[in-house]
Amino acid sequence: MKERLAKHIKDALADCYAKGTLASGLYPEFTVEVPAHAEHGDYATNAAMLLARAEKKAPRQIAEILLAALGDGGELWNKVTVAGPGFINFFLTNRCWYGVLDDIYRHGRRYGESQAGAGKKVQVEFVSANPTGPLHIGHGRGAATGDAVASLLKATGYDVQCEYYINDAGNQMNTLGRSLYLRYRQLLGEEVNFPQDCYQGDYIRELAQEVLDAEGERYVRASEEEAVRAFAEYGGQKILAGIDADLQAFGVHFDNWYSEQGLYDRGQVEQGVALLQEKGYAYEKDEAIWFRTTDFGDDKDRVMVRSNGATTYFASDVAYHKEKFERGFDQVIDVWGADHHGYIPRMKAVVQALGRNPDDLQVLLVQLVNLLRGGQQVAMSTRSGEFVTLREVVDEVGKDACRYFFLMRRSDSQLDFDLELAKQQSTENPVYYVQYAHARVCSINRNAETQKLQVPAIGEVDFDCLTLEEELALAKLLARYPEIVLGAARHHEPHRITFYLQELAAQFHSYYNRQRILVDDVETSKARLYLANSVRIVFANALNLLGVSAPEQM
RNA sequence: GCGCCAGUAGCUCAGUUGGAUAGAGCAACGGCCUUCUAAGCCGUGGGCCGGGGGUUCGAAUCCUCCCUGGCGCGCCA
Repeated sequence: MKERLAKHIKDALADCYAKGTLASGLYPEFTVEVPAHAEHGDYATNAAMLLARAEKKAPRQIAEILLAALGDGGELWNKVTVAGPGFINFFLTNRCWYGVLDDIYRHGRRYGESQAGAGKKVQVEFVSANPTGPLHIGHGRGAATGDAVASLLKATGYDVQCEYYINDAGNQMNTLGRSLYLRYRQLLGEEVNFPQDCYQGDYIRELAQEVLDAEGERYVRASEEEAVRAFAEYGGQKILAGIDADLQAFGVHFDNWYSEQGLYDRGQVEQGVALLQEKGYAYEKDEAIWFRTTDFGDDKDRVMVRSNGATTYFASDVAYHKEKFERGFDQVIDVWGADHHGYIPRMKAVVQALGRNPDDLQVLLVQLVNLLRGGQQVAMSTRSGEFVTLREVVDEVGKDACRYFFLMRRSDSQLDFDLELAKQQSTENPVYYVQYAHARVCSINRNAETQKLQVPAIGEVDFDCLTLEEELALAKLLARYPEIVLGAARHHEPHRITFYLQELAAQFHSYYNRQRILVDDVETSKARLYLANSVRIVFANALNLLGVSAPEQM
């Protein structure tokens, strides 16, 4: 809709320049927006105001000239006005709005999709939790966000791959092995000091018990080094399998699981360091190898290879991101916990050193989740083992409520997640509010069927039966859905979808309570049924983007 | 000390990459079920958009300086 109007405005500008009524010849980046107030029309453009300076005319005067060139609008609009400081307001015809309902039926579950990102390959990497413990609630928010952003990008035509980066190299795996090994010895009755820097959670003991059951006491006789390695491998695999299972229960699927260790095994970490040295971005100091990230605006240079010869996590991240772009992605999106924000400048430096635009890497920061129970904070700490796992929360409140709650706020603002509220089946709980609206339409359909009334097909509806203001308002809101999806995709902001859903549900509930869909007049019933089911389709599509189900009955 | 993010109604938050009279949910109060699901609807209040200055036709939005809060500043991952 916006694009159709924008084209008309451009044509009008061209017309004015051809006729000489306007002189600048400029085509400014004007906007076409939905005004905040209905009396300002359905859409408004600021084109005239942007030309004021170049034309040396008052904005309103320019608007009048444009207005004359815009013509009568045909079926698209029936009124155009100049208002305020120089806005041009368009009032679209009812016919045009109800035509949107036909669009919705034509595209069905694909209504809202577009081709804005066609031909672009994007990777979304998210969760990527170390395989040293189960996913906790913070990972859940990252999972819901990454998954929804991927869905949004797919819906707007991008070729999207979802990836999980497994940090299966480095110290933390050694710590995992050591933690398991020590617990194992404790289980065998040995007095063993269990250090603070080992993983404290109960799952460590459970895994150690598993090994004991399966393999008996053989690791007592093995060397500590060998045992720790074996435990690390076993534990890492088991924990990763658990993570995968938790994600599946949460409805999150990855196209690819990428191992950090693999980068080492193939020599790619060394190659990455060598490449930066060749390009002159790396240097040696104090027997360590540094990447001069300050060349690209970072605060200080960063170590890639330590003086003891060990590589840092950063070195493998250099290799990893180098490899990502080699796989042909035009854009790479990393979803991180917000506490890693200090890491962004050095990763942007990597991207630039690789000769790419820094914007080819987008880092999406996901803030902490504040877990509450009836308003009381629930304490969490990985170290002490007192954390709430994603699995526990999903089991308690359900996948739908959990995902919806995670996506209700911008990802970079902190989120209060109240378990009691998420479980409540009431007006306070926004998930049920939206799902209930969808279920209501389904219920109406079931009732219609008992009256031998089918949801009409395209062309079987007399839109003149839709005479109410609120019916028109619903059609207008449905018309905005594709633009909402596009905006949410472009900005990587799934919360825009939840806000839209909230608004659509409110309007629909209100309509439902004031008016009956199924009335005595068959033609009116059919038209209203058609409208209600357009709403249903948009609910289903939008919920699907968020990974939340659209139940037919509640 | 330096850097990043935030500060909008009593609370939790939106505000479409500068637009017109700043919105929603919750909480509070008052109403609505013999009719398609009351997990719903209708109505009522509620604001120095942290503060000062600047940029311009126009600022919650951009710049700058303060105030407050969160986070980050390892040859850890």
